[in-house]
Amino acid sequence: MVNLESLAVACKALSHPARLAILRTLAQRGACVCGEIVDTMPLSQATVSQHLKILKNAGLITGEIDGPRSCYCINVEQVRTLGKEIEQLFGSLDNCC
Amino acid sequence: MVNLESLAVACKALSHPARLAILRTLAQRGACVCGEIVDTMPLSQATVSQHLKILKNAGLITGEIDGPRSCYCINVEQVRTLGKEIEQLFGSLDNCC
DNA sequence: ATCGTTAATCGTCGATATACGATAAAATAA
DNA sequence: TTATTTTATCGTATATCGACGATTAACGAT
Repeated sequence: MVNLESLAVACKALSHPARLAILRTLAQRGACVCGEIVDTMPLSQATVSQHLKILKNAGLITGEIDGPRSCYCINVEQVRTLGKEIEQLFGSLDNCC
Repeated sequence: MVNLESLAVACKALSHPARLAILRTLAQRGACVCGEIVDTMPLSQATVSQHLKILKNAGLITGEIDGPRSCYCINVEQVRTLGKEIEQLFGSLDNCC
C-alpha cells in the first residue's frame, strides 16, 4: 500500500524543470560538486543550492561535505523505490477505458 | 531525450496527495463519475473538481460529459509514457555512488 | 592571522497553489 | 415550466514556491 503523502513529496521534488535537469546531470556524471551543477544551468548559485536542498530533503539525492565543497549524488535506492511506488499506485490499469 | 518541461508538468500533477488518491481510485475502479470521487475524500466538491481539472490538463485523465454527470478515467497511454520518461531520465544509474 | 574559494542560509518580492462558499450552467424529473 | 441533481467556475483568503542579492560559514592556501 503506497503512502500518498510521501509519494507526493517525492513527486513535488520532481515537479520543477531545474530539479529534473539536476537529476539528469547527476545520473549522467555520477557524483558532482555543487559548482559543477551551477555551471550547467542559467540560475544563480543561491537558487541551485535551494533546489539541491529540496532534492536532498525528498531523499532523491545525497550530499556530503568534501572540504570547502559539497558533493552530490543520486540516491539510487530512493529513486528505484519511487519508480516502484508509481507502478504500484496505478496497478495493472486493465479496468480502465 | 526527455522534455524536462512537460515531464515537470506531469510530476506537478502528481505532487498532491489528493490527486494521487484520485488516480488510485480511478485505477482501481476504472471509470468514475465526479460525485463518486468526491465521496471518497474529505474535500469539498469545488476542490475535488479543481484537482480533476489539473489532472485533466496534465493529460493524466480524461473526462467526458455523460448527461448531467462527468465521467473520468485514467489516460493509460499518458501514464505509461510518464513512467518511461522517468526511467529514461535516470538512465542506468550505474555510475552513481 | 588574513585572504580567496565554495556553498548554505537569510530576507524579500512576485507568482502560483490550495481550499472553500457561492454561484452558474446543463441536463433530467416532476 | 419549475424544481432537482450534478458539476464547473468565480471570487477570495491564506500558504507555499521560485528567484535572487547579500550575507554567513567553513575550509584551504599564503
